[in-house]
Amino acid sequence: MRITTWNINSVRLRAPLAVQLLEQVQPDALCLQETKCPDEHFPHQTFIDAGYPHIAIRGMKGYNGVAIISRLPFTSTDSLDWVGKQDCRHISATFSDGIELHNFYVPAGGDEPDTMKNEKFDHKLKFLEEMRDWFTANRKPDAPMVLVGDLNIAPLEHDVWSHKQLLKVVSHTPVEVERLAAVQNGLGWIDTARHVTPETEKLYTWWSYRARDWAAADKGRRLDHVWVTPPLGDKIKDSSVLRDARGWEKPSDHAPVTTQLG
DNA sequence: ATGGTCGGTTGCCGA
Repeated sequence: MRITTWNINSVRLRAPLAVQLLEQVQPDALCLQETKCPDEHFPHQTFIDAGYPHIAIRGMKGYNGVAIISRLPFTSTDSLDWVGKQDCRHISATFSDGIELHNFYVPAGGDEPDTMKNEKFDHKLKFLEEMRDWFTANRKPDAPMVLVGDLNIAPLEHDVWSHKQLLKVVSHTPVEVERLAAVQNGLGWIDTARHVTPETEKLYTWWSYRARDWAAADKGRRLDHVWVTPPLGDKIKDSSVLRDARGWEKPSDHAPVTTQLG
């Protein structure tokens, strides 16, 4: 099974790029974040025509929004609310082989890494706490699961262009990294990208729109992740970032990440 | 130290 995750930053604007991605990578399932699209306006037919007729969506006007677009049928789908908000940040689907796929868009958290001054940062930390609590309360480590998404945290030193310069920048602060580690340790999730690429090697999935030349500056962060539970650990065959996609015409600021299982 | 660019609930907010 091949799974791709991509923060598309508007599915209506970039549906043609998503089709290009499907043709190039040929995943079994594509998980999108920041679709920014109410369900009634989702471009279903574009994906059906591309050979991906199984679609689970949870979107709203203007903000957030997630989708799972699949070549394979689902046996069930679900969407959960987090931190008491109906803000379309999670969708899940189960496949006939029993694998349960969870797609998340974790809150970005604003600019100031101080919960007293910035309620968005508080929301982000609470969201991560609820993720840990939900999985530990409702699922066991021996369940075959995949967790993907824009987690908006670059946990490791070489997940950012400068560890030192980003220690106080939201996405790489110690408190967020610790909360994300708590989610990961809850069920013993395996970070598939770092299973394949050593921790000493720089690895990014996001580059700001604000850079004059994003590729030359290469001031990236690894915000997008694919995790699997222990039963799927020895099925990890590959993990790759499609950096080229960041250089496409009218790109998303995130690049797609693909993990090959089995 | 600051500002830089995107997308959509556009002349602002969130990222």
